[in-house]
Parts: sequence; structure tokens; C-alpha cells
Amino acid sequence: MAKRFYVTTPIYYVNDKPHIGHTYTTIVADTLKRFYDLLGYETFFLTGTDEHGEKIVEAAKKAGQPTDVYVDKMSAVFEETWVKLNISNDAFIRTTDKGHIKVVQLILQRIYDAGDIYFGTYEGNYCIGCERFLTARELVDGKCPDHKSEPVQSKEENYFFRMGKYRTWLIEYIRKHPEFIRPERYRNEVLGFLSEPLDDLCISRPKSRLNWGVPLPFDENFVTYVWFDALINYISALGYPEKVLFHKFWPVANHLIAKDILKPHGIYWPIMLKAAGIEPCHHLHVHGYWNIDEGKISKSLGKVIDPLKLKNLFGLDAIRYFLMREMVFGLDCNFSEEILIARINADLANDLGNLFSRSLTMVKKYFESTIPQPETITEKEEALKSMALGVVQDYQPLMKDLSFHKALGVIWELVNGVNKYIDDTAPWALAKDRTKMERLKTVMYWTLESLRFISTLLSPFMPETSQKMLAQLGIKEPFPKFHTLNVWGGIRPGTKIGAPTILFPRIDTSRNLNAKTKVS
RNA sequence: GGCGGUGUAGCUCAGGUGGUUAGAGCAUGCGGCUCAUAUCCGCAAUGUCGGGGGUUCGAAUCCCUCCACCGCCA
Repeated sequence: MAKRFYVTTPIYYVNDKPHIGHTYTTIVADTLKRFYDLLGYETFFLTGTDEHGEKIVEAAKKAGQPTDVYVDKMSAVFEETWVKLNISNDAFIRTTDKGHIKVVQLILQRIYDAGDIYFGTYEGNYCIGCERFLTARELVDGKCPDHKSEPVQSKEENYFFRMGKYRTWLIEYIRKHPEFIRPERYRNEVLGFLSEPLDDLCISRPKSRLNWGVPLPFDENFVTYVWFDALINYISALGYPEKVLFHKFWPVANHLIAKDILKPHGIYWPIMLKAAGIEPCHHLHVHGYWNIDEGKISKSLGKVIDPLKLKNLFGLDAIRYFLMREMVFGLDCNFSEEILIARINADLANDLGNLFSRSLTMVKKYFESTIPQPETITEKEEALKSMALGVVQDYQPLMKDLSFHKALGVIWELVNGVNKYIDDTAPWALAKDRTKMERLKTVMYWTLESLRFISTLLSPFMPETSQKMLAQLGIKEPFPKFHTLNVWGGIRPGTKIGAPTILFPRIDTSRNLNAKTKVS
């Protein structure tokens, strides 16, 4: 099996600006991409924007702009946000891209030719917010439960995709591929849903009602239903059907989504692929929601958590760390400034930042910022070394399993271990005794080498900080590799290290948050 | 209404197939160190493991029931 990895975020709907939910999914994708880069895989990371459908037309109207101008503007907001958050996506797809539209039409035509798309009539309650007909039972007091608005009684001729036909196939597929939908609770949810008959999917909208979409290749009077259009981005971005990229990366696809879009990804998408004759061999990783404790959000942050505001207030890597450390992938998680600041201060400023700072300061003081040659080692050095190598062992499977909180947990065992090692060996005491010079050299070398391990393991999570740390340790290569952690002794004696710096300023909670806690 | 899930220290949570004094981090208290971002290290304390009942020599862990919250479906 070639060492390749393909990761996608959903393409984000441009009726709203990026918020913490988009940010989390995108940072998870970025962390995964960087992790597989670290392992030496060939990787491809895709994100983008979803720009068709009625809600977009409405949002543009509300903004007082032509739809195409509006989507260009909003799509750019997303693209620029990811640049500012140091997101390393290889491509940014838009569903309004010509190439994408071509592939959507190709897939539609193929499924149509195969006889899985038919023309029919549907009559019912249509909710504009949901962009779909609602069943009578879904209504609450005659209104859409999500949008609290009364649906419109409507009758339409449309094209339908024979999704129901594939129900048993999909059940079988999910049963045979336990790794398809993860975590397991969401797999069970999909299986539960499939235990009952599956309706065919209406995949068109008459142009008389909506003309902002991909025209059906076999009937110019209709455009494609937005979900059917959107899902195809995952392969159109790879240049399906002919491009090399597709053949390289589709077999190793990993979709990341939040739980609200499980149904389209867990049901529509694999069936669409099956009907189009494409192997649905991919992984769907489902995560939960960030629950915002609004009462604990300051004015400077605002009720809607804007990722760029977070960055400006607390620093990008601190935010990236927090999101990955605090949430258990798959479960919901609470967000508040209190929790965020507690994490930054305890883990980043106190544990990691201070460790880094105290270590560099001592090497500066005792060895004029030159990495010393280690001498005889004791069981204390053996213990620290085997701890570091053990952490490296634990790290990889945890990352592959998307257990980011645990992976960071084991890195922090090492951070604490080094702090303790410094305490145990008390280099400041050794420095006062000329006869203990050799011992001091060993202790400082061991400390710095541990920091190399820590910085390297952190690189997928906090790329900027990791680079800064490695540069300080005198390591020139900007992109560290995992295999450099197979051996203890990577940093070179005689190398100059950088001047001690503050990696993460402590956030003063006694001060008003509205005042400046500017970091970046 | 049907099916999943959750309920464990002040807070956030670990605790496959039942087995010695129920764990971690944060917060709290005390002690140590001084290289460091008033940081670090050590020690300590607190829990009727949602309520009740049952199985068992023994249950947070299995069964029943009730309560609360949440998700999916209807």
C-alpha cells in the first residue's frame, strides 16, 4: 500500500462567515495532513466552498448583491481565513468552478443513462430554509421545526434518484466496513436510519423557481439539488475521471464532517458513488459540536466566535492547541474563555513555555548558548530517554485514530517528565561546582534533546511554534520528519542555540479581557 | 411513541469481558527549589460511582425498574 493520505473538510456553505465549527474541522484536517507529512506520506488536503442553492440566493439578496458577486466575496472570506490560520490545504474548490460543474454533469448523465434517475411528481410542504419538502409528520404546529416558518404547499415535477434501491447494498457495505463511519455511534445511527425504507432522493429544482445551480445535462429546465452537486466536490477536485490525482488519492480518502451532515455523507454520498460506478472506499470521520457558553464570552470576542478574533486575542497556535486538546473527537465539547485561558496558562505558558524558556536560559548561562557534549549517563538519563521513545511509540496510533486529546496528553507526560528531570538533577546546583561540569553537560544535553522530541511531535498541532522551537535548538530543517525520533541524540553538540524567548505569554486573568491581551 | 446514549471528586472527564484502599487533569491546601513566563517539583484532601431493587463470595462494572439530560428516527 502506497503511503498516501487524502483528507477533506466539508465545503462550507457561503451564507455565513467562518465560525468555530468550520475552524475546528479545518484545523483537524490540517493537523492530520501535517501528521501524515511528518510520517513521510504523500498527502492531499482539500477544502472549499459550497455556493449553490436557494439559501445562497436569499443571502445574496439580503446583502443587496448579485448572487455571483456575493459568492465570490464570501468564498474569498473563507479562503483568506484559512491562510491566516496557517491551514495547509493543497486545493480550494468552489462548486461554481467550471471544472466542478462539468464533473457534476458527467456523474448525473452517467447515473441517468444507467436508469437510476427518473422523472416524477412530488407534492407536499416545501420549506425554503431546508430547501426541501417536509413530510407531514416533521411539522410542528404546521411549521418547520428548524426554521419556525410555515412551509409552502407545493407541487412539482422533478427528477428523482433511485436511492431506495441501494438500501440493502449500503447496509451490507457498512457492516462489512466497520472503518467506514467512525466513531461507532454514528455508524450505528446510520444503520438505524437504514433499518427503515429509504425514499428516493429528489435531485432537481425547476429553473422557474431556482436558477442558481448546475443545469441537469439531460434537461435544461432544471438545476441540480445542492447536496447532489456539493458532495461531488470530493472527486471533482481530484480531476475525476481522468486525472492522476484521483487515482492516487481517492482510495485513501478521509472525509471529516460535523454530525449535522451525517445523512448526506453516510447515505447519499456512498449511494451516489455506487450508482456512478465509483468505489466508495473511504472513511467518514464524524465529530461533535462546540457548545458556546455565551454568558462567559467577553464583548471583545463577541457572541459568535470569530476565529480571527480568537487568533488576535490569544495567538494562533494557542487556539489550535486548545481546540485539539479540549475536544474528544466525536463528542460535543464546551467552549468558554475561562476554559480556553485555563488551558493556555496551565499547559502552554506554565508547562511547555516555561520549560523551554528555563532550558534555553540555562544553556545560555552555563555554556554560552552552545549545545554541550553529553558525558557519562546515569539511570535518570536512561529513564528520560526511554520515556521519550515510549511517547513516540504511543503517539502514532493515537494520531491515526484521531485521538488528538490523548496524543497531546502523552506529549505532556514528556513535558512534565522533563520538568521533573530538571528538578531532580538541579543543574543550577551543578553549575556552582566546577567538579560537576561533566554532569551538567549531560543534563543540559538531555534536556535539549527532549525538547527536540517535544517540538517535533507538536509540529502537526502547532506548526509555527514547533518551527520556532526547532530553530532555537539549532535545527535547520523547517519540516521535521518522524523518523528523526527513532534515535536519541539528534541535536548536535557545538551548535549554537537561539536566545531564550517567551513562547506563550501567560494571560493575566486579573485584568479585564477587553483590555489588550494581544499576543500575535 | 420506537431505538442509541449519557449520569463517577468543586469543574472536565478515564475507568474492554465484575475482584485488593475508585483514577487523571484543572481548581484548593501544605511543603521544597530558585534555572525559569509568581513558573517547576513533591505531598494532601474531598466521592452514598443518578435513586431503588436483584444476581454474585464479590459490581462503578451484569440484570430489572425509576428519575434527569441528550441524539437519531417517527
